[in-house]
Order: sequence, then C-alpha cells, then structure tokens
Amino acid sequence: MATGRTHRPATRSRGIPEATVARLPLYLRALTALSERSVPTVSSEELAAAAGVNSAKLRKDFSYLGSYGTRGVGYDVEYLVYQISRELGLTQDWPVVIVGIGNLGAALANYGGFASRGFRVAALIDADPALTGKPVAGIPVQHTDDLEKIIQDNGVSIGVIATPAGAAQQVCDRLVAAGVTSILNFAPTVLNVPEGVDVRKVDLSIELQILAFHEQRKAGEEAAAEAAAVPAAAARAADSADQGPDGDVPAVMPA
Amino acid sequence: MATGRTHRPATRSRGIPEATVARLPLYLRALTALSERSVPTVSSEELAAAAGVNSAKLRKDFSYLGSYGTRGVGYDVEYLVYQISRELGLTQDWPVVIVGIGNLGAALANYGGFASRGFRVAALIDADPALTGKPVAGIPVQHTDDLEKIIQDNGVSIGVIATPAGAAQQVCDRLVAAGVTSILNFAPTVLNVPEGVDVRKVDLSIELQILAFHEQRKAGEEAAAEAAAVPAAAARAADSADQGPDGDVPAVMPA
DNA sequence: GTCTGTGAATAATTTCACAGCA
DNA sequence: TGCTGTGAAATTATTCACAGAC
Repeated sequence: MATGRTHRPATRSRGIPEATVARLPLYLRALTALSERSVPTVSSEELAAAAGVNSAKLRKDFSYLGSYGTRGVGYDVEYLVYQISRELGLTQDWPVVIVGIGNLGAALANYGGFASRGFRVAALIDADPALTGKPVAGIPVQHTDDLEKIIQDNGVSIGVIATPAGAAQQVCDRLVAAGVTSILNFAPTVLNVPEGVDVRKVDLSIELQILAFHEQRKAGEEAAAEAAAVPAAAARAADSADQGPDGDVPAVMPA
Repeated sequence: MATGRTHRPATRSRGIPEATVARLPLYLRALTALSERSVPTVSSEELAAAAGVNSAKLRKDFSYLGSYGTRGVGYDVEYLVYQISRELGLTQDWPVVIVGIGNLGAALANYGGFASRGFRVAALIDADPALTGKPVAGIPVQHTDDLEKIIQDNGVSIGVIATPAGAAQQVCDRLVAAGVTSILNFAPTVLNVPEGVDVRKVDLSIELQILAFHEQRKAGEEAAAEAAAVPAAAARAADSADQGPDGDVPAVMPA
C-alpha cells in the first residue's frame, strides 16, 4: 500500500486553518450550553475557559471566521452559534451510515451527540445475517449486501466504519465506490482512499498509549531521560534491569 | 543521537515532541503487523506507507528516539517494536478502570486493542445497581460506591470515563482524589483537573463535525460565500506528488 | 549504490501585546 | 473603561536535501 495520499489537503480549505476547524466544535458545544442557559453574550475569556483553550487562541480562531464580536462587550451567543454551525456545515442535514454494529457501532447508533448536531443516522449496516432486521437504537440493521443501494437511496456522503480491522478496507472501498466522500474510521487500520475522499480516524488504544507515555514519564523522569540520550547498548542494559517477562530484548542491534 | 545540548526549553516533555509521541502508536501498530508476518527489516519508506505518514517525518520521529536503523538497510522490525514499546511505556502493565458501562463502556471493555498493548482492564464501574455483579467482557461490573477502594487496591493510575456528560466531572474528581493521574475522557465535556493530571479526550461527534466541514467545502464553494463575501476560492492544485522526488514508488492502487 | 540521520529551510500554530472601537 | 481583532514575535511541526554509514 504505497499510495499514501489519504489525508486532507494540507493547505487550508478556505482561509481557515485546520487547527482552527478542529476547535470550532469545542466552541460550538460551549456556546450551545450557554444558549440553553439563555446567556445572551459571552466574553472571549469566559468562552475560552468553558471550551478549555486560552482566550488569545479563541479570538484568533474567530478572526478567521469574521468579526462577529463587539469590542467592549463580547460575543452574542446565538449569533455565534449560528455562524459556527454554518461554517461547519451543520445547518444542513447529513445522513450517515454506520457499518459494523458490534458494541461500538451500537454505542454510536445510540449516541445523542450526532442527532443534535445535524447528523442523522440513515442506516445501520452489518455483515452478520443474524442481526439483519433487528433494531438498534430504534433503527433496523440492514445487511451489507445492500450497502450500495442504501448509500444511494439515502444520498449518504459520510460513512462511519466500526467493523473489525480486517473488514475495514473492503467496507471502505465499497462505501467510496457507492459515493461516500468522508469516512470516520474506528477500525484500527490505515485506510487507503482515492484523492478527494477524507478520512478521519478515532483510535481508542492510541489515546491510551499516549497517556501511558506521559504516565511513565511522571513515574520516573530521569530514568527514561537517560535511556534515550545514551547509546543503545546502555539503554538496553538499563531496561533489562527492570524487565523480566516477555522473553528478552531482541538480539539484533544496529552497529 | 546527538547527545549534544541544543537549547530546548526544558519545560517541555523530555526531548520528544508531542506530535511525535502521538505518532508512535501508529508506527507500533504497523510494525506489529510486519512482525506477525515475520518481516525482518523494513525501510522508512515502507513503514511510513504502512503507517500513513511520509518517510521524512518518520525518520525525523525516530531520530528523537535514537539511532535504531541501519543505513542502506532499514530498521530491524523486532528491535524497533521493542524500542517504541519501551518508549511508550508499554513494556509494563497498566491497570485501567472503565467508569460508565453503557454501550460505549461495554465496547471499550471488549476492545481487544487494550489487552494486546499492556493495558489491563482491572475493573468496570457503574452507578447503576442493576448492573452491579453482571459480567461485561467477562469482568463483573462494580458499583461506583467502591470506586476509591478499587483504584487503590489495583494500583490504577489510568482511568477511562465513559459516563454521560453530566456525571463526568464528578467521576473525574473522585478518580483523581483516589490517585488516578491520567484520564481518557469519552464524555462530551471539558474536565477540570489539578496540575499534574493528564486528560485526553475522544469526542465522537467532534470528528464528524470536522468531516462535515470538509464535506461542505467539497459540495460547493459558493454556499460558503453566502454570508461573508470572501475573495474567490482559489482552487489550489492538489498535492498529488507525494513520494520522493527521485523514483516514484510503485503505486499499488490501480487508479 | 542504498537508505538512515539530521541540520537547515519552510510552514503552521500559538502567544504576545496593543491599537482601536463600543 | 473593557474587550475584540490582529499584526508581529515566538514556538512547534514538517519538509527538504544531503552527508555519511553500510
């Protein structure tokens, strides 16, 4: 699989930096909460705190969207909710299909956060005939055989893959062939897609691994620091000291 | 590796950039797959393709870990698996608790990707007494009342929150008070934690929203020009050429 | 010749700090 | 006065391009 190119256009889609786009949903959520509490306006400082970012970053982000605030006052909550929703494309209805209705697929089907934000679960699809017809989250599961028809009948352009890793690429290929151009992938595998198709990946174990890295550093800062700064042989000696199981360190060493 | 002192703000995580840490699990997964196929060595080009990144980035990333490759040859797969695992802290056992055993919590409990990477689900915890004692993924669910005891008895330092948003902060506070210092949060809310506690967030709907943004852009540039007049959307040439400027790597995808 | 490791160049992102408007 | 909007500076990340080990 050397074709590589599966990622978004490294350049800004329009004027908006990718990092900013990734934060817009955070702001939107914080704003929605304020809106529900009928808060009329909010300062960059307050909103930033609610979204978990700092205020300079938030103001910079908003500056890419336009000048939607009022100096000396802050931002109008409702207006900003609308502007961000529109910018994210959430003022329209997005039918999505979820493929792979295991535990995770069922969790996704039940997840309220989709429906409340312009996403509509148009269909659930699974390869297991035993599931076909059974309702999950009130939606009957359909069989993979009908995938193409389902996509086309519902005008689906966003697909969610929650299958085992082994099935993901095949499902992806079929989704893309049927017209899907954005894929949210929960399967722990790298998907190959043609130019023009966006893939985002959510990997449960990757996040844990990143936490483990930081956790380990908290546990013993200096020991780890030495290990990497020192030539391989020393590093290896160092860690065979505290590792026992797992057989041993692979014998092959460069140099 | 250049043990030499570049003046780096010692405030930051050791020498390894956060962006690199976030990619190590990707490399590790690709390497594990190669290892299972008994592939002895791999070049940066091949491994990068398997991990979905470009080779210069991969080599740069590895250079932060040390010089684990062999010029003219590539990387020894087993050795690299070991080094990255060690760097990520996966050579030790991490007991984790999952709090909130709904659909998502059950999916996480069943997820094989944890066990295979040094994470051990030490306990499942839920506030619903009806669930208490029932096994999920072979592990009996325990009641929230015992949260502190469970954390302490099992020496848990990593907690996973899969509760509804409303319960997340409270659960988080109790986890932290009981000694947890890393939290993986699936609840759609911003968690407040004291200094020294790491939080990573996985938000299912945020990813979909980012996709919708790009999808909208694909659908028609003119729609976006509705409210705010922007300079014409320069349709930028795609970044088609991705591989090295030298020889094209043979593409696997048949157009 | 091949392929890694890495300085140097470039690009993206964050932060600073303050001008300017309500 | 209070707070936004934004150039400029600082920081971080990516890519280039090539020296050097095999």
